[in-house]
Amino acid sequence: MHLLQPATVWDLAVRGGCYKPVRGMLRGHRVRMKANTMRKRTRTASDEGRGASGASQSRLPHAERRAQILDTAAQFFSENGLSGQTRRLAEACGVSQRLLYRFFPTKEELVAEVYREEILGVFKASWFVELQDRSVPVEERFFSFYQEYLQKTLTRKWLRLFLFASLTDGSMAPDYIASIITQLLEVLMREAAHEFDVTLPEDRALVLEMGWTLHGAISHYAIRKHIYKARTVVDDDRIVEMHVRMFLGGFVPMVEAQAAAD
Amino acid sequence: MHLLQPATVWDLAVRGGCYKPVRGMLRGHRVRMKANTMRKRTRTASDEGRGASGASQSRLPHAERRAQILDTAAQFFSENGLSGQTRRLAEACGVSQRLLYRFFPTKEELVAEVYREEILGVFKASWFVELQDRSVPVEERFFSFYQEYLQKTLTRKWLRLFLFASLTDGSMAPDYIASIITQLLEVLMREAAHEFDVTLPEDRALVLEMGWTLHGAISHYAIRKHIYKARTVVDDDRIVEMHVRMFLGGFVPMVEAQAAAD
DNA sequence: TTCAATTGTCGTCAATTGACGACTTATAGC
DNA sequence: GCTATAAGTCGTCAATTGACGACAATTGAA
Repeated sequence: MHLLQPATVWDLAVRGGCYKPVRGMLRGHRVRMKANTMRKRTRTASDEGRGASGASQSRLPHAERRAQILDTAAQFFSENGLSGQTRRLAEACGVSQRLLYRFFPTKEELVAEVYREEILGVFKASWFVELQDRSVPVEERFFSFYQEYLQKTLTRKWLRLFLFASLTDGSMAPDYIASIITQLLEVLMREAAHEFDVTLPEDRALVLEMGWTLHGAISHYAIRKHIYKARTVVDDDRIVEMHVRMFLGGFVPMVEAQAAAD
Repeated sequence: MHLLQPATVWDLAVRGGCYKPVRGMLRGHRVRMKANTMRKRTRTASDEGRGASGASQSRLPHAERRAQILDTAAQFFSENGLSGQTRRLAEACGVSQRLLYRFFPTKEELVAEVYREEILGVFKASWFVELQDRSVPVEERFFSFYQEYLQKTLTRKWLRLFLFASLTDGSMAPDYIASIITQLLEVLMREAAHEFDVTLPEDRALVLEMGWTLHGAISHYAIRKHIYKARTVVDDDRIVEMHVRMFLGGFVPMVEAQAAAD
């Protein structure tokens, strides 16, 4: 299903090359002949036939190849889960499986690197700046922040990777993310409270949970869209507007009710 | 890490039994002797040492064993993902791996059965009855429904199974679930609209999305709690109350804003 | 041109894993 | 007790899969 890969074509062409009988049960072996021309032709043909995703441009410098592998790996693990096979990943990259181990000592390390780049690398400091720009009404600030957040961060790739990582043992510390989101929610709540001129409860955890009312709802929308393949009929921007309005509309009663109960 | 399993003990005791040389490379083989007494002792010892989860009561009737396996499997796959190994599952069940295949033709079929029982089997018709009982205020109805829903349905086991299933290819039709939730949200919205005496927009998809504002936020809370292992400090019931109040507090403005934009 | 460093591949190993044939043992009905 | 039947186990196979040693092809600097 994964298109015709260079490796496949090559395999068909030069099947069974084997330099010498190795220990263990033998197999048929043939002398490897200079197949330079043949290989070149094969390579060219397969290059043309390669799929849209990250296929190789034969002989990349170290850094570039590494970047390409990481990029393809992000896509790959996002779709196939972190237990996706290195052979299939190599196929998707258009390189041999062995080559992966030139860049990463183990598969685990590769996955960890993908996690670092793709999951942790998306948070932007500018969010905090813009969200606190009080020359703009909160509603507008929230709109534009969540529209960007939904579009740029809560992507299929990011969400699936994040969920796969979260599900398969929490060894990948989500503390960093938790910390960022916590700060985000606090800014959110503070700005809303300022706009409506209400005092937030002392209980930080409680304030956070109020913030999650909005953030969680939008995150869940993304999950529905990308994980449960719910067809989303309504426009994303409109969804965001609705959630934000809902939040701001119920903000004062919510805060007062919680403050009273505290 | 998974306690001392019967199989392990047995293995240590009667290592290497082999009835006859089979095709393929041979191995050391020994005559199997009547190890009845020994085996019996081994079995007893291992029974005592078995873990808390579904260990076997040796020689269960078909239906019971099947039920026990399914129960253990639900727990097992929920923790280890649907790609968890049959050997480990058998261990957790306290039976041999081979026995699983007496009940299910393939692992896939076993997983499918778990899905049917554990994921699809939790939805209750009574929800719809109670949610539409207009002798009770909506707020109260919503409270008690979501408190039960969060406690009984959005459990760690259910959520993780559901996410694993959703992530690893959507071949497991979530249509049934989608249909139930859709009905649920429609009831929710209808009841709220009735209480506040407002008219809902024609656009069904839009109305659904409004309902998701509440349902998604609570679902996301459960995900945070069970998947991202966020320590939840605030009491579950209070969380539900907050979300419901938030929703009802912002309900009228939301509906009117959306109706106006329509 | 030459050649050493770099990029890339082949073929294989050992461990894992779903599946199953052949066999053993407990149990219920007589 | 005796036996048929169902419950349960062993050991193995074939396919996968992470990992790697050994070799080959390309490239660019001298």
